[in-house]
Amino acid sequence: MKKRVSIKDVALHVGVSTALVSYVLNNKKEGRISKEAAAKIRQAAIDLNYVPNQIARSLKSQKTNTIGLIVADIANPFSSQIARIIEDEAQKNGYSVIFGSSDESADKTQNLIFLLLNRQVDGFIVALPENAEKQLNYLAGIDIPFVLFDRYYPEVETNFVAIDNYKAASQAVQHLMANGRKQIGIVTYQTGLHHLSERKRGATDLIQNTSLEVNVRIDHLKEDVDAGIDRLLKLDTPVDALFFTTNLLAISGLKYLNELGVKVPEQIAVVGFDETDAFDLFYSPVTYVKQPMEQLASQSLRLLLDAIDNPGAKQGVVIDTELVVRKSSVS
Amino acid sequence: MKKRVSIKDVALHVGVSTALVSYVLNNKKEGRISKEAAAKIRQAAIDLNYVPNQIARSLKSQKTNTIGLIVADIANPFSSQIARIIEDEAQKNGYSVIFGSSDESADKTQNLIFLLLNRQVDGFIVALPENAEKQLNYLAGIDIPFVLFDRYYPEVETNFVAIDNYKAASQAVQHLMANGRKQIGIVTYQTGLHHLSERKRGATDLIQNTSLEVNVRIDHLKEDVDAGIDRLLKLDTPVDALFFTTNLLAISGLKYLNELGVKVPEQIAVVGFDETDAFDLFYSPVTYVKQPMEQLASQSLRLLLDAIDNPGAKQGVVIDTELVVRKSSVS
DNA sequence: ATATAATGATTAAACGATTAAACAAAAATA
DNA sequence: TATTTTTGTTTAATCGTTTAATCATTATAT
Repeated sequence: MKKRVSIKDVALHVGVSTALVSYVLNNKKEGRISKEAAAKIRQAAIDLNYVPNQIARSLKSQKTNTIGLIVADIANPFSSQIARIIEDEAQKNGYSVIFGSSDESADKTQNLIFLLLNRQVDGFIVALPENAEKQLNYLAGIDIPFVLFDRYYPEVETNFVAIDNYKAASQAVQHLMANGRKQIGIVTYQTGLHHLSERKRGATDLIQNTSLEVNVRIDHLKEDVDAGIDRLLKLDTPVDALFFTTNLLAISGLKYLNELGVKVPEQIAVVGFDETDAFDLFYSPVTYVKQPMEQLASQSLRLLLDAIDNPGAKQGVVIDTELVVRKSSVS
Repeated sequence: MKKRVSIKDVALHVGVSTALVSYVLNNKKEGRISKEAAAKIRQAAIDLNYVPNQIARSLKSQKTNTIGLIVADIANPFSSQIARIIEDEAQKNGYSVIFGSSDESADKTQNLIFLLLNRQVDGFIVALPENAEKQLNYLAGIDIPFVLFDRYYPEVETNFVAIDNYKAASQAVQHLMANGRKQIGIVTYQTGLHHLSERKRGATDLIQNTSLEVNVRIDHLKEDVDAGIDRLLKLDTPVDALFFTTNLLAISGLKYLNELGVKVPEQIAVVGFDETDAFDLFYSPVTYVKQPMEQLASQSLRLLLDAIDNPGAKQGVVIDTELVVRKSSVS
């Protein structure tokens, strides 16, 4: 690879000091630089194909204009949609994004934090996995700006952006009840993650019957969903509705209902969480809780940029969701 | 934010030179450093919470251990799945990934190239949009390692990784023919993108009837798909099968077939491209061309790392796809 | 006892940019 | 004309690391 062109090469080419080149290319010292010199320097920069070295600039300025984004899995549409919006917003503000997937593991999260730290990111947007209090404390301890995204720890004072999971689940169940469903099953993950606990609580506070809960182990997704649905269908009074607290659970559950030949919504009404093409293609388009992705992502970035400029104050944002009602839940 | 701890702080704390600290922490000069000094330095690094500054290191070493990934849209599952695999492989090799979405625009691609270049990435993996010859030449001209991914320009000698699009489409159509379909419609984008042209060519070489083609404008997706399907259904001999050359086209098309109440596969057999949950949830699980994501991504990274180590040689890799046959195409 | 080798550490330059401070030359003011 | 101001530019330090070159010591060989 050819040696990259530095400010020194430009200076040498024109016959001036590197300082002058820097001043010109950064439009500093306006009016104190001769038009001829400025013109020659700009031309030389173009001719030589000069590209400023952000690395050197960062070293000097102690700012990389880079943010670290830690999501559960960038391959998951929820994460990647968020990533896309953050990318755009970041770019508008002169920032780049380095991302990492934690796979819901606290250890991987810690590794990513180290990795991003030694790349000197100016701040983090993090969706923390379960049992990551240590990582949270670490971040808080080194006093670097960060925003908790999607999941947060209400007992710790941090910047965070999240939806009102309790309300979202509550609305979903109320909707099912309003449509005459009496036995509403809830399919969720067996996890201590705050956001999922809230979804569960939002639903069960209305249902008050623990035998209608299915708690799926994350590493036995299909198995536990199928078994759970089997159980709910064989109750003395079988369920007439299912509320799935995540995307993946809903898709897995709907596949199984298809296999069983259960009719939606005639036999079972269904409400899912998050938007996905799959919900549209189902023969009864699926009612779902819609998260305001734009807001979630852009608010996260805004809070982070605020925190970078002003490390003191902590802000929390809770955003409402929308229940998109379609055929799968009304009969 | 607290000042970050540098090697200098560690040196000062122990009472040695920064050089010695560097040697110890990098395990250089093995055996030529006293055990006591080494131990004290390592301890101090831990006590002070020292994190090496990759920016400074990069400046010195002229290597950032960062690669730039330019995809069409990170929010698109194809891109994000690829990104995830590249992320993992990159991390194993000590690299980080900075990504950008081009939105199929050559200008945005150029901007991303500049942005990533001044962040001094060691190389690029790029899915080029249409009419991006200029960007391709630019990359080749500045002599930076890069790998074209998914789309490539056969007339230019570069590193590339792609699937055999012609063969993939050909297999899909042959499969439909083998199942007795006589009038096979093909729904594709109106574009000069090489990979899509190849898919189209693979299909039309077997079909030989231009009235069975639907060329959708990318910015009028739903509109053109719907109109195209309408037309194909009203032909004197209406189509009895549809081959969609992309994921989004297939999903849009299937939604419309649902609206029309057209039965799949009884009336129309369907083959799609790429894997998606939506295909599973359709009442007749959809037959599709499966791209080997793992291979695509990891080969791209391998080629790039090869190119970084050895900028001379150019490699091209073409990978075969697999047709996953399900209910939507067999009657 | 002296020259040589091995050990353990330091010095200083470099990477590419920024920027306060210094400087020379020209222009304005006294 | 002498002095001050303004203008245009350069000098040099700095950011945090790496690393070749160098320098003391101490150990070993002659």
